[in-house]
Amino acid sequence: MAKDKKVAGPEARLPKGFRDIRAAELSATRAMLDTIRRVYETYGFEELETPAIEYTDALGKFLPDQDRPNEGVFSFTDDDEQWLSLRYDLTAPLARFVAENYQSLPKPFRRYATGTVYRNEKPGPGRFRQFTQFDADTVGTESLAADAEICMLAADTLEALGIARGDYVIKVNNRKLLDGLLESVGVNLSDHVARLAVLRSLDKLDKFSREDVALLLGPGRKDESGDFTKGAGLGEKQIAVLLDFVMQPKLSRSERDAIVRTAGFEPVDAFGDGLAELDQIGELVEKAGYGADRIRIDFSVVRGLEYYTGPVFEAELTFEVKDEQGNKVRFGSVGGGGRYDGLVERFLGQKVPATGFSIGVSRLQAALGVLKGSAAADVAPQGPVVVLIMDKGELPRYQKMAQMLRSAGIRAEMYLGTSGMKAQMKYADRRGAPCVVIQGSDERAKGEVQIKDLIEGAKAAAAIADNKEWKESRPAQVSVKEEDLVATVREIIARHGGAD
RNA sequence: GCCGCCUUAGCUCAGUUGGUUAGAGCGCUAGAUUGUGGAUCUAGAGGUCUCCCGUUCAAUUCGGGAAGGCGGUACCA
Repeated sequence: MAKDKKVAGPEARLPKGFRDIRAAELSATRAMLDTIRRVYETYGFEELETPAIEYTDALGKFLPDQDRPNEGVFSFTDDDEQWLSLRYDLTAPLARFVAENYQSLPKPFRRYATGTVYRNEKPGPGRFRQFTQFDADTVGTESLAADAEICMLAADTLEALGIARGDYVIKVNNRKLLDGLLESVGVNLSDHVARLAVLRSLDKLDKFSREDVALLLGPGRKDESGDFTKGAGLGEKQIAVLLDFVMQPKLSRSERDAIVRTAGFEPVDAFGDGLAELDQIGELVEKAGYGADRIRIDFSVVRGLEYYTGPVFEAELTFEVKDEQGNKVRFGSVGGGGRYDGLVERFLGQKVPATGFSIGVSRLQAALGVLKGSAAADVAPQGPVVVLIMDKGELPRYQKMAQMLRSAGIRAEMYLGTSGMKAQMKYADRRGAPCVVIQGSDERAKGEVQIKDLIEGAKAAAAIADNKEWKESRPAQVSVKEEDLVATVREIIARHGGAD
């Protein structure tokens, strides 16, 4: 039998890294999106929707020196043999939109957008190949006030989602500063490979110890499976300065310079510029009332490597939770962003500075689920009232009852299967129905209906062990006149707080 | 991509030092109860023991390879 099934057709299976999402989780997601939207709108951002597919060159993701798109993006060709790709974030499409509509947009242009994005990468726990982001961006100003505001928006949003102050932090750094620091200690910035190797190593400070990161910056490191990661090849003195600097964000301005100088290096201009920008953002948010418990300078934040040009932000959850096995789970980054002054310029040829922030909704939702206890996070929504079929010859009557309930704004359905009453009760139970409507020939003759409160019934049942008694007592079941059907059902739903 | 571990029922897992009919719990279906979801009891369905190749009289068990999963690491625009 099973054999026949197998050869009869394709195997029903979900592509790796993708998920089916059911009603309970979807309603939690929708609530989150509504909350985020509300916060973004109070900041004055306007909504924009762009398609899930863009021309690959608009995303800027062709492999260098090949006419094939970057691995990592899902791509295909259309009938005209043009490369198309699924968007991998919401920022590149925004840049395309702004460039295409530049004349008609108010500047600065401030928009928010939400949608699913796609990445053709190895999935991991909490990491999928399709996930939802929620972005806000300000395009067309180089004012650092825009960056400061983005950080405040991020903090406000996380708190609106129920994350307590202290359970998260918005970390801020500056790419100019990092590049300036590297240049100051003698890293050749035009050597792209070397620069990325160093930045990536520094980015791992939240994951690895100082010693391990030092190995990555220097000769390389062996991971616990025995695999070897090639290092950036820096000298001990360079490594010491980088780590000393990056790991101590609270230093004063002169102390910062001193770390670089005492090792015999001369700070370059970009280093000072980056520091000045950071200080300015720090002052802006602080004067707006956002202290270091919410927004904090952290020199180890690197973020994505391709297009950021100035300040970068990262939203991190700081609480620790244990999973079922008792292992510590850290959620880390649930959002990030930064300034990308070159993205629109790619299309327009003129400089259009921009800054923005993106929340990883799917990841944040997973984290919130653990924070609040998964039971509370995914509450199954209440199902519809189910009208049972006691007499197949009376379908129109039952359909009419369902219709009356619907007209009164109550979600209701007539049982559409063909099984007996027991199976129908089971069905109603599984759907999460608050109550069922029963009318057999006896009730019909009297112009009545039986209404059984399933939620109350389940409670009553707990006290009754004997099946016969349970059946005969018919807990939480009332008989009412047909014309009182709607009122009685409404009362039951209201009692269970399901009047939404 | 690289490294390590894993794969037996829908789920969680026993088990077979290579030998007739491979088990449990949970779940599912049905009956006890011809009009009542729970609980209890009874019965039933459900497995090419992931796949392919090899060793062997004999492989779910041993060897090799593949696929899938988990974890680490790399990448993550």
